[in-house]
Amino acid sequence: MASNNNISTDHTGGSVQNRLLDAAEAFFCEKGFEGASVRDITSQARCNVAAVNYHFGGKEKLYFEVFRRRLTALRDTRIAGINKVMSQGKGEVTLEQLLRAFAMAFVEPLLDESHGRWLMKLMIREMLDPHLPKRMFADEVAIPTLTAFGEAMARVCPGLGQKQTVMSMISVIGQLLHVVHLNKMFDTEENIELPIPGLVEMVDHIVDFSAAGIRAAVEKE
Amino acid sequence: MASNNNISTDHTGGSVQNRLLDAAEAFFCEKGFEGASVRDITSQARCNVAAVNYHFGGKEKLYFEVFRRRLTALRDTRIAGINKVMSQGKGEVTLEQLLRAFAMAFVEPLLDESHGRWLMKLMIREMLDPHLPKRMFADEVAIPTLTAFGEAMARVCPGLGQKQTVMSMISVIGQLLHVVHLNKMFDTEENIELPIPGLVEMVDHIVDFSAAGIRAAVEKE
DNA sequence: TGACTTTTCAAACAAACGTTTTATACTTTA
DNA sequence: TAAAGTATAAAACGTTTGTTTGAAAAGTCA
Repeated sequence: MASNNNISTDHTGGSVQNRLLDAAEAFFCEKGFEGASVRDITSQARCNVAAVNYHFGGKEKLYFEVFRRRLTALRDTRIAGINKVMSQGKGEVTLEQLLRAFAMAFVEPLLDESHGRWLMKLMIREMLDPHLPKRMFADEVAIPTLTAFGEAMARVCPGLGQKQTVMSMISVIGQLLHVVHLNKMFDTEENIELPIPGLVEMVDHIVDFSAAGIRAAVEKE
Repeated sequence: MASNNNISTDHTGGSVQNRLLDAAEAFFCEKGFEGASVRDITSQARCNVAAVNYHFGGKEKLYFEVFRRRLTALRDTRIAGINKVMSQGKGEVTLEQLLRAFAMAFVEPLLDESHGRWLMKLMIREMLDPHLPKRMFADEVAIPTLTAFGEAMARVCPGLGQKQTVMSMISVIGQLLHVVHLNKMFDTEENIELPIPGLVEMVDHIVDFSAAGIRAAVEKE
């Protein structure tokens, strides 16, 4: 069995466990859980096929560990981004400032060149073919992030009802997710008839677009 | 080889070709292209394993035919929805009317109980693991739909620049896609802390939210 | 050094995959 | 009715899959 000694032999790229986690992340992202073969993963990690079962107890537990590494980091980055803008000055935060801060905190971890670009694909695949405990994503990421964003919205937009707040958050997140998808889709690909705007341009647009939408919702109540 | 005689023997569910297409659509949706086995598909279609190769020339060509059946219908439904609202009365169409018509035309084919609920999953899977000719989705669906929507927007919102039009369409579609996802996600699933609004409620919100956002963009120019 | 544990590896396992082959029924045409 | 053409089916082919096995290598500590 594998011991709890994680210092172990550092041979080009960390321990075998870490090499396996990195290789698994890449292959799970590229091919999905069933599509990524243990032989591909162990080959890229430069170790034997049996290493997955020896160190993690199977393909599925390796998959779980790949996600556990990333999801908490994703949540912390986003909440920190919200808290930062909300604790600046003396609480005089405009709606646009909050929206911009949230947009950046939401989008940036998904576009991070090192691993973030994989995270989005990984999460979409997991939602299509679930292999993790239900509610892991909701409990670890979605609910904490939405709670922090919702509380900030309530402070910045007094007079906006709870239902309107939830729906506005859904609108903002929907726009941001779609922009991330478009950004990935037309990354290296050929240009389309409709010229797709750049990401920063779109974030600017979403901030103004949503601020107007939210203020209209405030006035309606 | 397979003939072009499609009348053939109707034994519980149409010809073998149609039974194969239906079964393939279900399995490709549920498990993806690689995950759906030819044996599963032919078993559900109540025919032999070799039928896929005999009638379609392989698994990949069967996959292509499954999509060809649906994508043109999707495009036609959406464009018809836009044209219908734009040709009513004497061109006096409000922004809210156009947005609501587009929202319904966009969302409804994806929520259709018979096959539409599969279509969304199928398209997401295809984008993750492409097996169709590049640009098939863009040429057959996205560009025609966006063109019709863009022209309608230009008529309803004079003074909105082309770039602002494109960005606003992206905002609207992003919101709609996200709402469809949420609707599918919390379909039969247990409730979450944050109460998710219903779909019609969200469409109402998106119409008002986006109308305000678009009007703000008009005034800025 | 020598006993002991931890790690690595090649080989083999049974199962599932897409496809091909070969043979048998059915339908149409002459 | 005989021949030709089309459709279905069972069996087998060659790969690839995740996992297990048993032995060799590396590391640890007396």
